[in-house]
Amino acid sequence: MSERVIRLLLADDHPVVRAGLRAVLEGEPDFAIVAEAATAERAVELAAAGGVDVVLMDLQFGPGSAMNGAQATAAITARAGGPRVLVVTTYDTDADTLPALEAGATGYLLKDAPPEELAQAVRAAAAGRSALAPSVADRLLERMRAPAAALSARETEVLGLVADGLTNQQISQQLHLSQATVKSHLVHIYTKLGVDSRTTAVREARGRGLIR
Amino acid sequence: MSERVIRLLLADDHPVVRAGLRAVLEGEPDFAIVAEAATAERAVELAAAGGVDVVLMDLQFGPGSAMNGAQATAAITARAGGPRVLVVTTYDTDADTLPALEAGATGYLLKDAPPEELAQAVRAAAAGRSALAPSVADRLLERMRAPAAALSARETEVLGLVADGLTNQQISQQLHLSQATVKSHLVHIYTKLGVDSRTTAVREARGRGLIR
DNA sequence: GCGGAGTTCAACCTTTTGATTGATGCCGGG
DNA sequence: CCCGGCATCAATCAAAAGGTTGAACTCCGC
Repeated sequence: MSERVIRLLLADDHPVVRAGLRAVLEGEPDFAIVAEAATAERAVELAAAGGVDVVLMDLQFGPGSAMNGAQATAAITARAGGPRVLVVTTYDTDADTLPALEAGATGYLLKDAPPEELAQAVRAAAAGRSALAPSVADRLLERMRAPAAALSARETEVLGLVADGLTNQQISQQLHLSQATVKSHLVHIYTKLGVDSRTTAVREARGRGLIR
Repeated sequence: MSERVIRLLLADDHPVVRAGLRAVLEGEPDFAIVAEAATAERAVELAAAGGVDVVLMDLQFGPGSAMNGAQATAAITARAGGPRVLVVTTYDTDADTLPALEAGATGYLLKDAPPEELAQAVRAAAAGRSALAPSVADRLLERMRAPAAALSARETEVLGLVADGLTNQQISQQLHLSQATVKSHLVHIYTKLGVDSRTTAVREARGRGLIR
């Protein structure tokens, strides 16, 4: 396994970042960058075409593409025998990391990682091992300890609108509900999160990555 | 002027981005990258030391440094004869661009800009000409047309806390004011923004980039 | 088919908000 | 020097929003 060259696909909408990853990684003798993609869709195409061992995937792809990095990751890992996906992004919040990991990403790194760490992570991913940034690993473990008070879909929806600053009435209109129902959802949210007001609920949910 | 090599300083906390900028720019024969800075403070130091014509400045510098890119830009452009500052960032909101431009940045580019555009912008900056990304230029012109209902410093402060979901009472405590004063500020904010509730005020201000 | 979780709603009460009116002191430009 | 904008506060009041309690109904798993 280790005598083979690791073939890489760079997926990022920023030319500068692609060039940076290329510059940092092509110095490694056992790496070969075989393709680049500026959109998530293109990344999925190229990954499906084969000939790639590890995809370095950004999460944000600008307003140009309808698909985000997490969706692309899911599409790539869905088919068996496909490449591993290593997420490399700027953002370090639960709301970003969790969907990506659930989508099947083998690793999750931050763009401020030193080049050496990046190379190590790529080798780990190629070998099927996980590679998580320390901060991500920390929060993942923390999450295992806490029961992860999951909100229902409806509750998350309501809380998302609360986070946007909407009033109960505005929420009720947007969701075609009565205010009573919205309030009821909020009560359940409060008890689940262990808070007692909308603002603290939003804070708490943001902290836990339940909303973005 | 044009026979001279343009000496560049790269200021960005991400090693990958620095490598990317270096890869993209050092291909140009009239560019020479003479230094890199991983923090805003270091960028100010290096710029003050001289020998630099253009600084490529990021705005976000991670939790490590107390100074942000806009502050560093102000510090660099404050001294006469210093280098030009060209802001190169991911973020494209008024709340980011305006402080940077006010701080004396010669140009403002987005990281998704094609390499060629980047090189052009560096040459423009070296010659003292401005270089703005199209989207930034658009919004700048739009701002000139609109009366630009500027909020006072205090009003912006209050509105920021409103945006965080605080009640008038909490705001009054945090700012050591009476609730009456907070309400008074809010009334002024509403009339200036042409709205009549806190949530719409937050929306409007977000849209205009008055708060982030 | 019982029980629990999720979704929906009503009635009730408290807190917050926004409108209004009015007042004081400070500062800077005409 | 006076005026206007800014920041500060007071008092009052009606309307809106928020939070609590209680209660149906559905769906799903055991």
